[in-house]
Amino acid sequence: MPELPEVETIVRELKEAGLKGLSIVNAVVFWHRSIANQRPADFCQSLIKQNIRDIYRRGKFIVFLLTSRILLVHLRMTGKFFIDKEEAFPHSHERVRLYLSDGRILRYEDQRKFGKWTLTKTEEILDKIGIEPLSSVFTFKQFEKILTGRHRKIKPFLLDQQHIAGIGNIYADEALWAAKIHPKRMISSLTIKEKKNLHKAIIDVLKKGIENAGTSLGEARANYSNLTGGRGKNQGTLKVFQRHTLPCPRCRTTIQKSVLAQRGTYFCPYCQKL
DNA sequence: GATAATGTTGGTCG
DNA sequence: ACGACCAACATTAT
Repeated sequence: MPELPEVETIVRELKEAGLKGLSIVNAVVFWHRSIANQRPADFCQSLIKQNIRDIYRRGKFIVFLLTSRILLVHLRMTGKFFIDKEEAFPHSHERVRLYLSDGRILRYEDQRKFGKWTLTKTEEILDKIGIEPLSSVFTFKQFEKILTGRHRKIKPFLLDQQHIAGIGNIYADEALWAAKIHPKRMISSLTIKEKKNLHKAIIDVLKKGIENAGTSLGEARANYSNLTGGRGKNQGTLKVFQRHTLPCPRCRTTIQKSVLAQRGTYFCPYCQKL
């Protein structure tokens, strides 16, 4: 659910909320498997007295840079953060809670329990993921370099975090539509022009997602919402994602849905030919 | 009530 | 190297 634009939005909100510079006074874990690499008791103990020196995004990870540790939070499908001023009975989906030095409480809810918190001392995990698509190093030249020699369909490649960080199912489909490339096209078959279009489309689609504060599909609780429970506005701008049976905004051909890499995949069969 | 599908990722197996 | 499949889960739609 949260892809790069959603995670970026959350990180910005965490910063705006003034969490930087606060210390962690106490930590409580309600679901032990939300903690990836250690026992909850050790995890909590290690967090106490740590100062939040910085908060930033890397791929789909939220990174809390602490005094002597790095706290990585991956929201996976349904992870969400909330900030409360008052102690309250934990919500049924609440998995972790951090008590902060100014009296506020950072609460983490995760309906499907796929999200993971990792407390480490090194950047090892972050070093394993691919290039940041909105950074200045993601030039067309770099993009081309990443693509060369790969025998693979383009969509599964875009979803692979090892190569480019932060693209998920929604933005992959949207970028491919914008670049007029069929999701099943083999990378080796792409022309220079198509690669150029795709490079630009990836950046455009992600930037627009951030400008619109993320994509919130449907009405269900599980769907993405920000720190204050507010919804993103990007869903209104989607061209193909979950729009099967609707006309393509470019050519009016009916959008099709198929399954690729076990993910629902939406495309225009006319604009995006195989 | 059963079944399929849901935006993520990691592992296994061929 | 890559893809197909499953697993981790809870909820909603059909």
